[in-house]
Amino acid sequence: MNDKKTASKTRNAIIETAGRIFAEEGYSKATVRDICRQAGVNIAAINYHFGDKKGLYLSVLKHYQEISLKTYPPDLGINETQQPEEKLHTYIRSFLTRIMDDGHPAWFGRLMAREFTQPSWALDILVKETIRPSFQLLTEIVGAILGKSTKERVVRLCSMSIVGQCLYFMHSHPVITRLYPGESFGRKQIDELTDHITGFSLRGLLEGKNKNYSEVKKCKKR
Amino acid sequence: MNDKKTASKTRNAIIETAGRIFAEEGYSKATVRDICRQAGVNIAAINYHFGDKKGLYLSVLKHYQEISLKTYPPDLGINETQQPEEKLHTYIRSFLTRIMDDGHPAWFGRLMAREFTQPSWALDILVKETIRPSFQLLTEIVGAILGKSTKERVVRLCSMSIVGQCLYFMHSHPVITRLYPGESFGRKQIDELTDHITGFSLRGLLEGKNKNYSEVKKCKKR
Amino acid sequence: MNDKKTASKTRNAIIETAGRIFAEEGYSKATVRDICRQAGVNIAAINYHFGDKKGLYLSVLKHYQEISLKTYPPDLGINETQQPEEKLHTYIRSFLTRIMDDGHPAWFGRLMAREFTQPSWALDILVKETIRPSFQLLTEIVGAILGKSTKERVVRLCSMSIVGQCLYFMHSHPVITRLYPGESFGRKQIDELTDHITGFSLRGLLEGKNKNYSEVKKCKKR
Amino acid sequence: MNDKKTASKTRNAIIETAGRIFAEEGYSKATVRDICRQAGVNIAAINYHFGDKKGLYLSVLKHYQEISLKTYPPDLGINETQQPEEKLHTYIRSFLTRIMDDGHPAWFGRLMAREFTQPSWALDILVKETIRPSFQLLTEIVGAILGKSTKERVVRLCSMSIVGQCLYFMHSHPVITRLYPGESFGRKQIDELTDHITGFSLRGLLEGKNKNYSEVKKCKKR
DNA sequence: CATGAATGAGCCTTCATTCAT
DNA sequence: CATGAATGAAGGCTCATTCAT
Repeated sequence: MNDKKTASKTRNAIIETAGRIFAEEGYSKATVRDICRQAGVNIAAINYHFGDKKGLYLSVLKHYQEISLKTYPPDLGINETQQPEEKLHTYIRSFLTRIMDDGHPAWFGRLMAREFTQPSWALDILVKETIRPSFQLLTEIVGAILGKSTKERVVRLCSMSIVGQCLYFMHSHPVITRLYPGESFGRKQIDELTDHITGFSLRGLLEGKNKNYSEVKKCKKR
Repeated sequence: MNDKKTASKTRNAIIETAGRIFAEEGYSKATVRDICRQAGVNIAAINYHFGDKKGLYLSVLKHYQEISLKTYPPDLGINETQQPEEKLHTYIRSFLTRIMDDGHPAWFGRLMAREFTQPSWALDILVKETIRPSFQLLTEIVGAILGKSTKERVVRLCSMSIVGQCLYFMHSHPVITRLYPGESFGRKQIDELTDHITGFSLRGLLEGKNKNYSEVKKCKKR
Repeated sequence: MNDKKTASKTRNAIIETAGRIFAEEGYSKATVRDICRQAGVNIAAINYHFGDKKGLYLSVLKHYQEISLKTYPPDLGINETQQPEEKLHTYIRSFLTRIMDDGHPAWFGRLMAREFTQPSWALDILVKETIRPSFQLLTEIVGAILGKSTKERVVRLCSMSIVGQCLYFMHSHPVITRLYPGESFGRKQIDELTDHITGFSLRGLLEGKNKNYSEVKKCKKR
Repeated sequence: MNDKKTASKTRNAIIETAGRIFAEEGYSKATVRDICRQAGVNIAAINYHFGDKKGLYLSVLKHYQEISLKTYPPDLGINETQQPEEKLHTYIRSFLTRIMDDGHPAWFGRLMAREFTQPSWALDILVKETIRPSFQLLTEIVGAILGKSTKERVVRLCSMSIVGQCLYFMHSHPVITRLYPGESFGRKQIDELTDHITGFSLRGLLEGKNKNYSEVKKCKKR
């Protein structure tokens, strides 16, 4: 495996094309032949630059992970002077943008989505370098909103509830377009979603805090 | 394509094994050779019973869809005497159980998860016969909770927020086990999750109702 | 191999259908599954009635050979009172009709055409039971026209010239329709061809008789 | 489909072997596995060089067509100073040689024979590039012999009579060797056949010209 | 560095055939 | 006699990979 980040023209062309095709077709359906043909390079170049198909996939993943982290760091726009609620709003916007924006980050989102349902060795890297730091930041924000006395488990579950809402639009995109054919996800919809998820989640977090449904139920029965 | 539901031993063995392997490997990585070997039948049996690999996949999907719908109908345990909030609680429990319970329904969940990120012609069938009816029921419950005057779009977004939370545990299962190695999803955890998601969502729904974040923000700033 | 000529309904249906399909598709491209499906019988019937595909093919060939010989015997319409020239005319008409007429004999002609270019063990039977007697009759007619003193080899070559003309329309049918798209071979064209071939051949036979081209050439040069 | 005429060793070996096997077995019975084994190359080479079996067949056909046309052009040895009768003699010799000579042209003849009875898309190419030009030349010669006032249809039928005689030895080769086991077709026999067919045909053409059999019959009856 | 050519493994599919009822 | 189910062999094709230049 060649880890040199040399700005080789061939190497770049392959990475670029492979990113698109892996995102479109998935790892196993994508063929190195197709990638090379579309990239306009010889088929043996993959072996030379990346060792094999797996090596290419790894390189592509790391490349877009890097770009994604640079373009949309988890703490994008967040600063310490903000209220936790504002931080959450910023976090969600950043999260959604990273997932759904056009261009490379969107490819990266697609690649990640595939890794979720078809985890490979690559998922370990993604979890370590991208997912865990991001989730860590979220739990801190949620923790701050819920208050220090909140149990870690509650923080975790609430964080998952927030992430789940965001990811829904990444994972279930094909379903959503089938359920609601007119639906699309441009800049405007991202804004709308950001506001909706933030609002929904803040209410979910703020009121009752560590009351779960069982307790709510009891209250209601009264 | 042989649509007969004949209880052929060979046919059943194939469906059984194929379901597991498709769920484990995905459609393109799964090989009919492997399926047949593990099912202990001759490879030509697939052609005889299902026409081809696609036909087998379709049959597997329909088979488990049927079982899943029979075992966990969307309206499982819901009756008209319940309050909407109770209905939601029941709905979420049923949803989570269907997704995460051990055995066949779990395979079906895995198969669906794959269809989400790698939609094929099969997704159209799933949306029509399984997903849309289920989502329709949820929007009705959410609509009842939010009140009749609520805009359709708000109902839709809130429903998605709820579904998103539930699906997170289906889609992101490999991630969760990597983030929190000890985590598991047995009966007990499903109960916990059901209560959490219901509580979180009811608060998200009840308070402020059609107020979105922008308005919340303004309120806060005051 | 079951040689019983029992008028089994199943057996007849298979023979009938197989004849058409073998003629249309050729032996190797024709499949027993297709034959059985179109004949409306179970696939195992072929094994039962004919042993295997080869046995079926042989039975079909013999069946149509029999019909063909009964419908158009080589000496059809020829009687001893006719002049040899008239006999030739009758022979050619019979030959062309057998080859190009619609219905079963035409299928048989197609099957024979295939055997010519893709000879199998079946060709030996055809040569023995159908082709040789027919060719024998022709050589007798040609011999009578050429005179008793003609060398056997000359008779043979002339007979081949006549047969060659007739077969051309069997073998080269696909080519003729491509060269002359309007061309068709109905009853009327068979009459025309019969007259043409007979005239052409009689002139070829009668004049100069055993003079071959080399001698003609010498004559011409004088 | 790779149309490059690169003199690749592998590519040549495949063409060579495939020509023989296609001629021997026919398109559908010939297997790419067998061709590759006999050619001593890997099976994937066919995909690389010719795309698929169809592409290989086309390439084989075009290759031998090219060789055949180069070695035995339709107008081989014909020059404008010749009398039409001499042209016909030359044409027939060339035709027979092309069909029956040992080596590649003979394979090509066998391949063409198969296309005649089992026409595929390849026949269209053969008709366009090989058959039609050749037939066109023959009709011109025949037309010159018959005279300008002769109807086009008579010219056509007479040309077919000549072609039919020549092709007989291509198509019916397996039959001839069964009828007359001693028969062979070497250089000497080709000479003999050329003289016979030319003489037979010239007589068929010259005498009576546009008289058909019906008229001949009437004459005779007088 | 880059290339066209070649490889071997493996995939899906189809076939004629046979088994058990 | 007849059937649906099952079998094993083989076919065409595609893939990632490597070789020799």
